[in-house]
Amino acid sequence: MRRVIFHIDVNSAFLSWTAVKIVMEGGADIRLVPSVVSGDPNDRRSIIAAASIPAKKIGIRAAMPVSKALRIYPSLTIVRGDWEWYKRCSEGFIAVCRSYSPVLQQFSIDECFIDMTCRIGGKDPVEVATQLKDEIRTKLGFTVNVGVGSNKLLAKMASDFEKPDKVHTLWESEVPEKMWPLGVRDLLWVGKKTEERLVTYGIRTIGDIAALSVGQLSRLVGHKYALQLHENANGRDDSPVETEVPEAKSYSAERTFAKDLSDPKDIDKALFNVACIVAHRIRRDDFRASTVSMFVKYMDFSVAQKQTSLSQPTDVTAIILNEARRMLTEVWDGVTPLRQVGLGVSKLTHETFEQMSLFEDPKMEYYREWDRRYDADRAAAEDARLLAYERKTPPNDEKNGDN
DNA sequence: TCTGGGGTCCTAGGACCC
DNA sequence: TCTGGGGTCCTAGGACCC
Repeated sequence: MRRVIFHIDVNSAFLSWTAVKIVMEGGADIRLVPSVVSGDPNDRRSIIAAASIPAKKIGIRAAMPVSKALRIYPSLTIVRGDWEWYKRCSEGFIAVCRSYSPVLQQFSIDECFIDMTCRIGGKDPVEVATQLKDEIRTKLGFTVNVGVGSNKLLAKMASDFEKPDKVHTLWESEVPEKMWPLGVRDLLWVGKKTEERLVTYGIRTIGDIAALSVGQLSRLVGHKYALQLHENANGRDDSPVETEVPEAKSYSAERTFAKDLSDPKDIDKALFNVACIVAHRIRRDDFRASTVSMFVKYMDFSVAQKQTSLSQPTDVTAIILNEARRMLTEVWDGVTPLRQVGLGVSKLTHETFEQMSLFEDPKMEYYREWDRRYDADRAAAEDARLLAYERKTPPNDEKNGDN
């Protein structure tokens, strides 16, 4: 049986979802004017998370600094993102997709794959995909692209064709015609660096990659990566639609300063903040971490990082923070201005077994109590925020549909 | 008035063990 | 005296994704 995979991708997700909210509240539709969603619009270090189609037409792109976009178009509409709202929109989106097939893999907040192989019957996949796309638009108020193909790679590539509100197919038989003429950068997993490398050797299109042998490709990129690129450029991908949500392998948090900072007190404050956030997350998810890493980013964007293994896994903020502080002194001279500081944990386990130590820090009980209070405060703040949202009409409320 | 934040995976070299 | 080779773990760094 021919596999039939859909990839569903919300068009300019954060922008569309923000527009739905504003329209619901009686405001103008920001999708119709040059507009962007960003972090704090007053922070010049903010970058654009999503841009409307009119904004894209005048050269404004996601990941562009807000300040640069304002130079292109000074009367740009800038809206601050609302993560809680996006999560709700995402849930509505996933629910509709899941009603078409339970074999669903959420790829990000605004993208998913569904395996339609056993659902399509004698129907035309394009008709079914169109129905799904239209149902989302009618019920939820935003548009999606649906890519239809015989594997995940092809479905994802297809959903990236012309936007918005479109269905495209990319069957294996269509690969030479629809995929090979595209630039190498359009192939999934080919980023800026690989593009530069490939172009240096005259490899410009996906078809050029497909024509190379794995051996030739291996001389340009790493071996595993060469295998992957070779398969993908030929339209092959046998990875299944994974319905299990994988467990987290690492957690991290970072802070970029409004101005580059060199006062150790300021740096330590930021380190303290990110340590609290990361440690809270691992406790929330019932993890302990054996590796702590930290990094600093300088004004020129170069990064210095350190990581260290703990003698036993921990979820105690103070232990994580102390390791990070120690590494900071190894990695930073205490003088050079820093742009960003970050902290991460990895080598996670759910194991709660604790080795008895004769040298256990006598302050440990105090540390744990501090963490318990911190967690309780965060939980209370979270509840308050969610409560505020209960009063808002969710986008998938029936009374918003069919109009 | 340039460039956020949160992830995953891979590679390479050194330490250490058998 | 000479000096192989496999395996694993660790750290650093870099690529990619949204």
